[in-house]
Order: sequence, then structure tokens, then C-alpha cells
Amino acid sequence: MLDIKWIRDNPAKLDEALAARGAPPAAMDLIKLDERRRDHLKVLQDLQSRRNEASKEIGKAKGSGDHERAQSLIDEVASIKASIQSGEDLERRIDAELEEKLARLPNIPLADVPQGADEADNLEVRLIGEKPALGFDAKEHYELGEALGMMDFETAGRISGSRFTILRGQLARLERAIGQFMIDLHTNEHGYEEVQPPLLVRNDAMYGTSQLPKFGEDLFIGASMTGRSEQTNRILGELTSEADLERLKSGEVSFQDLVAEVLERAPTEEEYWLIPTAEVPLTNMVRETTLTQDRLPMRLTALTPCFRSEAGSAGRDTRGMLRQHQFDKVEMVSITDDQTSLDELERMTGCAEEVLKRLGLHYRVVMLCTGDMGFAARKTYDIEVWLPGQKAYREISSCSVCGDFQARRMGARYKVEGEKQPRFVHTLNGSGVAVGRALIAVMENYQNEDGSITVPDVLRPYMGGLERIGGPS
RNA sequence: GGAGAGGUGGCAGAGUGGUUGAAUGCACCGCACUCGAAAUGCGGCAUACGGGCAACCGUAUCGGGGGUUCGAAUCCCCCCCUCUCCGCCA
Repeated sequence: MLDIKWIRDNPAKLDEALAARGAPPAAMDLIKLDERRRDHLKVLQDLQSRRNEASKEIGKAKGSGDHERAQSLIDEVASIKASIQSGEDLERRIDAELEEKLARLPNIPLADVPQGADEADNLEVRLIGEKPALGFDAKEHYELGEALGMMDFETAGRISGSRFTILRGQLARLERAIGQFMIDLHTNEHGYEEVQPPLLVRNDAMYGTSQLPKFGEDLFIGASMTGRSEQTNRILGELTSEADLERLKSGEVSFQDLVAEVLERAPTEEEYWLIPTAEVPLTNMVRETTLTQDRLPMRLTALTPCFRSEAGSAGRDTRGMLRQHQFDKVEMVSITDDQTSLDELERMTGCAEEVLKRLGLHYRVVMLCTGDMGFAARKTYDIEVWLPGQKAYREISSCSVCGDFQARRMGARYKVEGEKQPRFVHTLNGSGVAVGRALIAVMENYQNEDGSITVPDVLRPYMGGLERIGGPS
């Protein structure tokens, strides 16, 4: 969430940033709304002030037995009551409208972020390692996995549909090994604290990290059956309002349009949401708190499943397990003060890179351009790993600094010694790294001509010393 | 799932319609006393928003949201959370 006061002072900067992200300007509209809000607030507060004053006098007058005076004051307050009532209604509506509009504005990119429309304009920052010289035609991960009989899309499809995978035997173990290895690295060597967070979260948490209100369609809902029926009843209750039924009868709206309208009115109040990334619970761990500065930086990591609806990517990456509805990921979250967050981004990216270095994988780091960055980010590095089977670099990690954008939504502050006003914390999140995609990368980069897969050295302790999956035993 | 209790300032805890933004204690900060400390005494000590150069003023806030009333921490409704007992359960 951006600060309305900042927007008031920097309307041009806001519109430039929106343009850079490919969004229409909004400053003028917001400033007008804010002015209207403040003008109205002044009028309302004067009325409230008079009411409070008179009410106190009524108390006094009654105490001293002056009933005549009390009655005349009561009459006076009664006469302004209606204006206060409607004034408070209007204030609520304006506040809600402003809040709603602010919540849908993306974060401002930092000055060094390249301007651009899409991933073609991203900037390669560094290239680490080299493509492996396999000496034969590399296969893709699903060809390898299916040939080994350890990766089963057909059965998964029968159980859950497309974008699910079943791993078996040593490949299932390899996936687990990769997750263990990564989280051990971050906790033992990078100073992160391991967390086992909830995978189902409330609306407010999704709002805090800004998956809501704009990106609900990317999420899965995790409601109980009773929760679902309560939700349905609530919506039906809305539907049967007299005014709506009248419009339906008169033919002003069709039944479908009315239903759509009602859903739009009460869209995102779900009992639970399934997390699309552990960023959500980890970052929200500091929501509604004021930390002392000595608690910062706070570094948290978790290995969790992630759930994404992948709406809008129909037809993309349908083969294999690159883009799944469910996948495991090791996530890193840092909570810092407002001075060190940019350094922390470099550090965090380094932690993610270290995973790939130790796995012996070739990768490049790119800085995302304005048009390709996520909603809450001020600056983002993606790490793209080389996949010999696909002959392409594919995203395996994304590290972002959000500044105070999420903190403002969550009410997450910290107190500086000697300062009265608490400041908003800065938040960062990054994958360290996606487990499923790391599995793909290991399989494709460590494949042998016979279809077997060599287990990278660092993973062998997690595989009971196993050196190779498949092939001659 | 059933039954019950509760949510007040950093903490503990009073307050059931009226000059209560909230007693009291603890913690914390300043001052006095002291060589210093403890003890004691005096004073200060919530947040957000709006207005003002500022001192300061106004409004809102007693889990959250609505309502009743001239006036709500106190009465009513909805929601959230915590705890206890019972049931069920990995």
C-alpha cells in the first residue's frame, strides 16, 4: 500500500511509475478523492465537536437540576443528529473508496530498475557456471522420469487432473532430499530461522502481502463444507434483497448478470485460502506488531507446499512438472529496517544462488524490468537455471524487496531507540529455491546417456549415499 | 460439534449510561533527596487522522464492525480471537 500523503506530494512520480508498469495514471483521481475526504472530515468533526460539548453540558445541567436548560440542549443536538449520521455514512464510504483504490495500486519501482514492457526487457546481471557438456542429446525431465518409471502424470491426472505429478521411489526421495538440503543450508549457514507455518490463511494475511484484493483468481480456496454453505447463504441473502428482486422482475437485469453483480460485491471473503507461497504466512508473522530494532533483521525460512490455480497460463508448460497446481518451495523472508533492505536483497539473492552453486547448476541472474515485476516489489532479481533438455533458462527463484509496501498493509512497525514514532519495517521475500524446478534442473543436468541420473555430491547424504538413480545397478 | 467464561493502556486490573482517554498498582522516562545506589517524594508516560510554522487544538479509538441514545468501555445485533469442560479426531 502506498501512502496517500506521499501521493499528495509526488503525483507525477506515481503516474510515471504506473506508466512504467503499463497501468493508467491515478494520481489526479486519488488526490481529488483525498481532498474531498479532508474537506468533509472538517465539517463532520465540527458537528461532532458541538455534539460532544452539548452532551457534556446536558450531563451538568441534569446534575444541577436545571431541566429546562437540559431540554433545550437536547433539542439542539437532536437537530444536528441527522447531519452527523449522514456525515458519518459518507465518511465511511469515502474512506472505503480511497482504501480500495490505494489497495489496487502497485509498488513504485526503484530508480535502477530497467524500464520495459515484458521479460524481453529484463537485464542480465550475471552468468554463473557453464552449460554441462553432456556429449549426447539431452532429454527433458519428463522423458527421463517416465522412462525410469518414477514420474507418473497419467495416474496423477486420473486422481487430480492436469498439472499434477506423482513421483515414486528414488525420484520421490530425491525431491525430498533437495528440500532438506536447501533448508539445512539456509538455517545452518545463512542465519535463517526454520518455520513450519500454516498453509491455510485468512483473508487479512493474503491482503497483507497483497495477493488480495487484486489476484484472488490465482489462488485456491480452502473452505470447510460448513464454511462453503455459510458463504453460499450469505450470497443468497444478498441476492434476495427487495431492490434486486424488483430489478430482476422488471427485466432490468438478467438473472446471470445479477448473480455476477452480487459475487462482485462480496468477492473475496473466504474462510481460508491455500497459500501460493510461504511468503504469505512468513511475512505476516510480524503483522500488527511493533518490534524493537534489535530484533531486526529477522530472517525466516520454510519448506512448504504451494498452491496456484495458474489461471491465465492455460496451455503454457503443460508437459512435465514445470508448472503445477501444487509444488514444494523453500522460501526466505527477511524483515529489516528501512536502511538495510537493499543490502539484504543482495544478500538474499546470494543465499538462493548458493543453493545452485552447491548443486553445480549453471544459471543466470536477471533484474526484472518495470513491466515484469510483481505487484508488491520495488526491485526483483530472478534466478534462471539452465535446463539442457529444454535448452532454455527457466526461473527457479525470484527475490524481491518490497520496502514498506507490505508493512503498511500489515501494520508491521519497529521502534528506533530514542525515536517516538515507530517506522514501518521493510520486507523481502525470495525463493531459495523452488524444489520441483530444482528437481527438474538436477535431472536434466545430471542425466547420463543411458537415462540414469547421477546424484549430485551434496545430496548424497540425504539419499543414504546413493550415487545414481536408474541405469545398471 | 455441544456447554460455559472471557477480550479494557507495555503488563496487571477497576470501571454497567453522563465533565472517563479511562481509577489504582507495576514497568518506563525526567526531576528532587543521595558521594552513588536503593527507598521515598513530585511530574511525565497510548495510537491514528485532520488543522496549525509552532506551542497546541479537534475528531475517532476500551478485540473488530454495525445499532440504540442528547450522550456508550458500560445497553442491543453480527463477526473475530482466547480459555475451561464434554464429544470427535491425526
